[in-house]
Amino acid sequence: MNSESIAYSSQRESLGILLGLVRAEIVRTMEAEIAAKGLELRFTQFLILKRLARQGPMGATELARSVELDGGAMTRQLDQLESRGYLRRCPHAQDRRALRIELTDEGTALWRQLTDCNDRVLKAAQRSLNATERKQLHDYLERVLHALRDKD
Amino acid sequence: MNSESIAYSSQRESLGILLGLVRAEIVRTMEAEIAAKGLELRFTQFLILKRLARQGPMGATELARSVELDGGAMTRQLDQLESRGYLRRCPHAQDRRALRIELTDEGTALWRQLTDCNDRVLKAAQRSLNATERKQLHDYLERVLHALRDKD
DNA sequence: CACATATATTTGCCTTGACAAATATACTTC
DNA sequence: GAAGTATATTTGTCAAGGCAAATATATGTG
Repeated sequence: MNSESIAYSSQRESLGILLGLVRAEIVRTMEAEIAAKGLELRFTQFLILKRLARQGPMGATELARSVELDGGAMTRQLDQLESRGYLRRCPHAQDRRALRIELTDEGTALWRQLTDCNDRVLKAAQRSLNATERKQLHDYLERVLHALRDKD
Repeated sequence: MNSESIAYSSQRESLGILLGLVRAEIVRTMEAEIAAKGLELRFTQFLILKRLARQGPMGATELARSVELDGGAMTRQLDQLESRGYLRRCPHAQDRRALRIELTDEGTALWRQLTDCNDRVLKAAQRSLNATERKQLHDYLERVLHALRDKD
């Protein structure tokens, strides 16, 4: 193997792949943390609860978009989480098409347990980055996101 | 809404969500670019071809791990890509369990078309980052990946 | 107001991928 | 080299998610 092909094969992962790898690892780690607490929740459900806990009640579509989930898939996740008693579908005051999805007390209590998993995973993930680097990583990712979304 | 709750609700996306959003956007953009060329390929298949084109022939398991795909799912993707003539399953010289998966000429030709998509999407994604920032983003992501994989 | 268009949610259908079991082969140890 | 263990690939099964159609309601226009 000559130096050129060495350089070639050791080429860095492109952004697309790398993001996928990191995300998959975060999902795995988070689900392991959750399971270790004896809780039965997939990452998607974790995200839904997190979003509701942090942002408060909102509609299904907004919720779906915020966790990058299809509307149909969201309906089914809500079915599950509602049947387990973690959230409620309330009618929206102004818009009779829409829902106002809110955590129940049980859901809020569950989130309190999950906070712990959340913190541990984020801490583990970022442990090799200092405060400045964490900010930068965040900032860069948001800039990439906007660059792709606003394709002028 | 008081100032505290404002600060709370404008809290930054956590890494898990943000990575998912960015990745989803990259997948969408790439698939749109591919479709715009009249090609029929999902992002996963794109990744498989890319990996083979860049790293050369390799086994199915290694390929699967490199694109973060389950082994079973890989078998089916290989079925498809092989039936469409883009790659070949050759027997591995030393290990009779394993495969040596390699691109056909047609596969290589296809990749030449895809390079274009690849470049355009990466360029678009990173357009608001300068050279240093791109390197940092890459570096940070790899550090996060390793931090999660080698849990001390 | 009537009509056309847009949005929120649900449901059906289908594809993709995860997980586990089966099979074949390699490696390790006694 | 026989037995046990580990790895590569394939296949079956199932759940999750994407897409499109259906329904209900909202909004904008003449």
